[in-house]
Amino acid sequence: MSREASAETDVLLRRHGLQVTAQRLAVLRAVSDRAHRTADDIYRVARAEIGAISSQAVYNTLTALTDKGILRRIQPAGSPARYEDRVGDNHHHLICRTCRRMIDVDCAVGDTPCLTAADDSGYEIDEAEVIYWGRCPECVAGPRSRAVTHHKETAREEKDRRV
Amino acid sequence: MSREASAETDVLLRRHGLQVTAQRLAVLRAVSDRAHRTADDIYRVARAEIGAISSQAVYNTLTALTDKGILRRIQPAGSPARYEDRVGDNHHHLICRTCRRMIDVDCAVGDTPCLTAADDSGYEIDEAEVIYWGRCPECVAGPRSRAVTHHKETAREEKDRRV
DNA sequence: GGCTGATCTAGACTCACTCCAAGGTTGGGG
DNA sequence: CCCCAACCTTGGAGTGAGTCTAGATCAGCC
Repeated sequence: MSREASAETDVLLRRHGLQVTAQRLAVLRAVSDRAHRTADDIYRVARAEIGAISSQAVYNTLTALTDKGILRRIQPAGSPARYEDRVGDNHHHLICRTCRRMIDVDCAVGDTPCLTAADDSGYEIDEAEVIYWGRCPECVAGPRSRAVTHHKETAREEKDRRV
Repeated sequence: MSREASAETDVLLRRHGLQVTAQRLAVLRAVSDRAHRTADDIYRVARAEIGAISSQAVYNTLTALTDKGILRRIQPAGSPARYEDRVGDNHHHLICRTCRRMIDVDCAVGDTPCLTAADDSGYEIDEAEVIYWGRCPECVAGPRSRAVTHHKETAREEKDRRV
C-alpha cells in the first residue's frame, strides 16, 4: 500500500466511526498488502512494521473492521480465520487440500445469484460462502510432503501477490 | 434409527474394514438420529445410550468414519465441528448467525454443477462447500439474547428432526 | 491544553481438540 | 475355541486460536 493510500485508509476508518490508530493502520496495511492472511500473520507483519502491537489489538481490530464490513473473514475447515479487504463483490475461494494455499475465484454464476438457495426455509440469507476444495497445480505435479502444513508464511507463498 | 437399521450399520462398518463395536454403533446412531451434532453432543448421547464411552473413542470413531467417507464433517466459522451421515449428495448448509442453528439445503443449481468454478486456475477441484449465512425465522421474529450461544443441545433444538 | 471515552496492553483463561502412554477388552479369522 | 490385532479405557499433557479482564494510554473534540 502506497503513501497516499494511507490517507484513504484514514478516511475509511473515520467514516465508520472508528478512531485512527497506528495499530489499525498497520493491520489494514498487512491485510491489503496480501489477502488471506491469518490473525497471527497479521500480528507478526504489523509488529515488524510498527514495533509494538499486542495480539489482542490485532484481534480487536480485525473484529471491529469485519463488523463494519471493511474486511471479510474467511474460516475454512481446519484452518484459522483469514482476512481480506476485497469485500462486497461476492467472490469465492479455492483452497488446495495439500498445501492449504488459497486463491480467489469469481462467482461461478454471475452477480449475486449465489445468494439464492433452492429453498431458504424462511431464513433471511445475507451471504453465501463458497469454498472449492481441490489440489493446486503444483501439488498435483509433485505431491511432496507438504501435506497438511498449517503453514505460517512461507518463502514460497511470498510470491503470491494479490490476485 | 430403527432396530433393523442396526444390521445395516453393521454391514456398513465391515464393508469399510472396520470392526463392529458398541461404541461405533452408538456414535453412528447418535449422528444419524439427528444431523449436525458436535463431537461433544455425540459423546453425551452415546454415553447416555451405552453407559460408558470415552471422548477419545468418540473422536477416534468420528475421524475413522469421516476418513472412510461414512460421515461428513462440517466446520462452520466459530463453531466446533459437526457431523452428518448424509454424504455424497452434494447438499449445502444454511446457518443462522444468531442462534447457530444449521439446516440442510439442496444444491441450488442441480446435480454437481457447483463443482464448476468460473476459472479453476489449474486446480483439480473435488468439492464445493457452500454455506449460506443468515438468520432463521425465529431469530428474525424475536431477536432475544440467544446471540452467539455456542449452545449445546437445547430443548428447543430437540424438535429439529432430520430434514 | 484538558478531558473522556475509545483503544491498547499484558496475562490469565477457555475451548476443542490432539497426542501420548500403558494397560484392559473384544471382534472375528483360523 | 483361541489368539492377537484392533479397539477401548483412564489419565494427563500439550497446542492453537481465540476470549476476557483490569488497568494504562491515546485520539480527537472542546
